[in-house]
Amino acid sequence: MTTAPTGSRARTRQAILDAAITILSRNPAASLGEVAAAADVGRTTLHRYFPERGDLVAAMQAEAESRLVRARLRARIADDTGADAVRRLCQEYFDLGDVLSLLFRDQGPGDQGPGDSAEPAHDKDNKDDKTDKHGQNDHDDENGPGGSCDPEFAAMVRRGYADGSIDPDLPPDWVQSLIWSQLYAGWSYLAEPGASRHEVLRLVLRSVEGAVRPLRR
Amino acid sequence: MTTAPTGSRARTRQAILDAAITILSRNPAASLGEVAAAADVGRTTLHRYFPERGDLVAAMQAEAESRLVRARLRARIADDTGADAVRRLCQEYFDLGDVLSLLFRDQGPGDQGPGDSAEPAHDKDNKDDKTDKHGQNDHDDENGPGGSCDPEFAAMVRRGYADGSIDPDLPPDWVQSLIWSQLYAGWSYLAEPGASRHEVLRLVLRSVEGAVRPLRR
DNA sequence: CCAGAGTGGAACACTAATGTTCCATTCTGG
DNA sequence: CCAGAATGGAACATTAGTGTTCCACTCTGG
Repeated sequence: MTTAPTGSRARTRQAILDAAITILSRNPAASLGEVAAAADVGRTTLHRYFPERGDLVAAMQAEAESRLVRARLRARIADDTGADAVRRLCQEYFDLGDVLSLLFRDQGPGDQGPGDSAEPAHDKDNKDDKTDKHGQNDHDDENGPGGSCDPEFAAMVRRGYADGSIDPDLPPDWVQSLIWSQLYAGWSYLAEPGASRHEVLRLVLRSVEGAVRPLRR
Repeated sequence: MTTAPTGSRARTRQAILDAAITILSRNPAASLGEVAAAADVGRTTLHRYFPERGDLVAAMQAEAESRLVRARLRARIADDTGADAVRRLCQEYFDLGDVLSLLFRDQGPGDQGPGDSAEPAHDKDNKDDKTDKHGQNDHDDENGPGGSCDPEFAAMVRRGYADGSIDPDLPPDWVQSLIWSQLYAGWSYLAEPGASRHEVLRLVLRSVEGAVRPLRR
């Protein structure tokens, strides 16, 4: 099996995944036809790689998670002062682009309804099923915006408490919420005026730094 | 016309609107049946007040806009130092609750697709219509998270520049983005851990204040 | 060249939501 | 009490998206 143009499959799959991130992060309810069009493949081909919409969404989240983890590794959050590490983390996360809003949406304040996020959701059986919450939030270690943050992140923040670069009044998971919301703000700010990517990044870093450091130094 | 239980209509309408804000702010793709159920009215009745989904959405946004404006008036953003005014504004906005995420979603970074936001959108005519943008962004003065902010808000920020309570490096519309994203973060933070409403508000105010004030005072 | 993987288009049945109509019931003011 | 407003339920046609099947076409490696 897969004896011939074997690299082609991976390439097509990736193209679909990239398109899905671009399209579905902006509008989670977009049709598969739109995604296929954006990926420049036929809808048939999309279904060949991801039989159901849920498969595509799952693969997308896995991809996002993967990029997120890589970005975090690049940020070396175990080095330097807490605030320095936070700064590097923001820089790396900022470059995630669409993945940002994708992860951001995946757990807003809402219950997101019975479906899994905001899709038309032809789900077939979880309709009157009062016992939903079918483990939709059983991530492994939680790097995303919501939920409680993971140990390494918390360690970074506590390091900041100790070295005086982060206000001890701010709990680690609040710092995490804060970072994500600032990034999201930056990303959305980027869309409107003529602000350059660099300028916006500067504003984000500036604001996060200010929000996080102790009030009177 | 409307000679009899005339106040009843307004009450029902408001109940539907409130339910719509609660439901659709958490999940913009929720069905009208869910909204009707939440409002404790029949779907028929809902359609009687808002013939098409778009009518409901429009009315919802108008209601949100109205609450937003009232909150802003209560904040008296023309008084005291810039930072004080910002603080009051955040407090008032924080109490908007679901309206917050509603307004927040209404203009994320995305193009939101051809439909108007994230609904299944049985729209019937704006499909291949390249000349859409049927004035969906022709708000009057822009108080919401996106876009450029209005004069009064800008004046408040500039007052902050002058009195030294706001960093002149931060443009007014960035300050606005910042406020909104912090509020959103707070609201979503509220959903997860056992944090109390008051505690979260304190964190939000603390973070906004820190993010906005000049780096070294 | 040529077998087979990979693809795209068309057609199909199916589902869920929407929007509409009709009618029976309940509430309310005079 | 009673006329009319207001409502809710049921049934209906319509629409958009989904998932599937089938077939013709195009590459590519051996």
